[in-house]
Amino acid sequence: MVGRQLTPLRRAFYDRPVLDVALDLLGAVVWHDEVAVRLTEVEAYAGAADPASHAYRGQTARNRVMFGPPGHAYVYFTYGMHFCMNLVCGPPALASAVLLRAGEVVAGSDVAAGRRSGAAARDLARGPARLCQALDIDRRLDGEDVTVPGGLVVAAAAEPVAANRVRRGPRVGISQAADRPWRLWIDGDPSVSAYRAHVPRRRRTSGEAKSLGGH
DNA sequence: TTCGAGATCGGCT
DNA sequence: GCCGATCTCGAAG
Repeated sequence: MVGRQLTPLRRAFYDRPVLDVALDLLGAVVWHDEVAVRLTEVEAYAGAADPASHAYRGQTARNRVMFGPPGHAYVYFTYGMHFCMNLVCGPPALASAVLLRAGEVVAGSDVAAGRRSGAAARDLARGPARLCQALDIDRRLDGEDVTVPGGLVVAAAAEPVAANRVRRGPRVGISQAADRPWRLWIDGDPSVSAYRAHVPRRRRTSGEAKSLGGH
């Protein structure tokens, strides 16, 4: 049982600059409801100072957890069907957080596969929404303290990821400040999600359909 | 293998 | 109303 003996990271661990926390989360293990995921890819969001962050425009009902104490989960709903999970870090006023983008299922893979309708092992938690699905994370866990045993827990890496295996690059799927290299991943790990630059969604409108047809 | 578009709904302007 | 820190499937190369 990989996850049972894991000790949650102390809350003080998260009360540091967001990039430091993101780096230490590589290789850390997220445990929830019989499934454990070893993180292989994360993204840093510098809260109120970051145009790409949900906290950039100030506190709202949705992002209030980001403005609270570090060590708590910020879970939000997006695209009408997906959940994504962040870990709040740093002083509350900064509202910075780390998005958990992908990982490798290290315990409860049968349970995770059931939730992911039999996806391939490497795909079980590859991508932020898939990771939440594999771990059965949704809005119920928004605001959950991950630094205490029970429920949703994040534990330190069994052994630190070698510095020469950590890679940095642009963040994924955002249109603002997309050039900041605040996406961190473990080089060569098969569970790292494929990089896709932000592409504005195309939307069918009557005017567009008309111009496509004739003009 | 790569690309494009649909699904679907809550938050914010 | 508009658009998103996404995923999946089908079509084309």
